[in-house]
Amino acid sequence: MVWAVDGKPGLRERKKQRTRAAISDAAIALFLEHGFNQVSVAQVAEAAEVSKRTLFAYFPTKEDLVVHRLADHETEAARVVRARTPGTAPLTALREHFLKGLQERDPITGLNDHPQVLRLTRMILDAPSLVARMDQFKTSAERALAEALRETADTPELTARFAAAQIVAVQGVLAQDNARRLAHGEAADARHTGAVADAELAFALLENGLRQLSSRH
Amino acid sequence: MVWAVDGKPGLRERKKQRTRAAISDAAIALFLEHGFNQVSVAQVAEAAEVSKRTLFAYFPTKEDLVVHRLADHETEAARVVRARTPGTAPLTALREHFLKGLQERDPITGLNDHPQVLRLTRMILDAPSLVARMDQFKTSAERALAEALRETADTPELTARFAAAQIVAVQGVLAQDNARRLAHGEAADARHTGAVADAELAFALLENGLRQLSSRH
DNA sequence: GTATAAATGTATACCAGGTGCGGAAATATC
DNA sequence: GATATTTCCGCACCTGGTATACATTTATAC
Repeated sequence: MVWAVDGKPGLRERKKQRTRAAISDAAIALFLEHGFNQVSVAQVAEAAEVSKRTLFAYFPTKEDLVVHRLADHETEAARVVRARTPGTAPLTALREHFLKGLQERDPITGLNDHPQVLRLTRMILDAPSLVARMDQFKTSAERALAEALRETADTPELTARFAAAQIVAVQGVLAQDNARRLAHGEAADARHTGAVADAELAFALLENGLRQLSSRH
Repeated sequence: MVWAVDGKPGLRERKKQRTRAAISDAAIALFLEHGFNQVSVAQVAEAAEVSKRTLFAYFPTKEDLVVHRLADHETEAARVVRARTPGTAPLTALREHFLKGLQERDPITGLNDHPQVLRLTRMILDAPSLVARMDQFKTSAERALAEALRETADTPELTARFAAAQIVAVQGVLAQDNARRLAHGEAADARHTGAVADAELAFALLENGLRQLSSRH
């Protein structure tokens, strides 16, 4: 919060950022190597050459050592909706954004098979408390998206929340399915076509509804 | 697991059930009075006249002391889909079931304003770890519902998961909104009409899709 | 009925995540 | 360079949860 007059962050601020990065890096490295539950925060603190008390000053919980890196994605859908070109439907913007994510192998789509990403995914899935945090993530994303829909597409409050809940839930399924397949050995490049088809199906269901379930049988 | 020949549970089994109930009752009572985080498991154990070790033999985590009572609802949607009368669409069965829940003031719909239920709701919402467990609940419900859809409506795997995710998410919004309104003082009877209208809207969105979001603007 | 095997319960000590506190060290400001 | 403010640390402490080793109760076989 304290900047020198020339606009550059002061020594204090720079040091804080370095300490923060050191803690986070040490944590991720240890977690990737030994697993989240197998490493204690005391070990992380020691590796980062920092006291346990200081560690908790930077990251309020052990889980935050991992999930703080994904914090940006919490509002990603909301930002996409807000930043869409006028005249574009929210769902269209979201679909195109997701497809672009697939093409760029954005880890959030589950379609990135770099060994580091795969290891990170596996590490998270192996730690129940981290999975729980990912669920909370979805809740936050839902709220942010609902607000974006209300404000930019003047959708009624409740409708916006229904839509946001559906969209976030479906995107979660898409990402999880891709990640699962890559974890089982499929290559991202080989999976890409299928992932696109699945995403198209998902967004088609969102747009057209589940009538298939209500009338076909 | 051990029954006497006459079919009645043996003394051992009865005693276990009584102990379990005693622990659970003591826990709920203390939690309702002082709040979840304000009561330690040691206090619960003492109130139930049981050792801490025994408490954890019956309930693997502190949160389970509360959520074990809601465990049935985890597979409720799936059961509704499986038990629907032949020829009925899954979504129709689910909508009717939810509307019946509203009419009967089933707490799961959020439309029960008995003081005890309100206090319990508030207590859960005030405890982050319990909210997290409720999220996990939704994940389980999702999986169960997806499987029910696959098996009884021969829906393709991924489609079933999309549908299940949407349905569970939307029902969650409905319940949460009702609960929020009752927590703010609305009476269940006064809220019922609005709750029905909202539910109809929600299921209409599920059936017909979010085209309103993709074409109107 | 009594001996015995199998559950079940207890006490104690322990580990890990997380917090409160008082003081030391570093940084910013004058 | 003196001083005020942050930041950091070491320590003790609390709580959820587990391991061990032992005592008690219940079921069952004789």
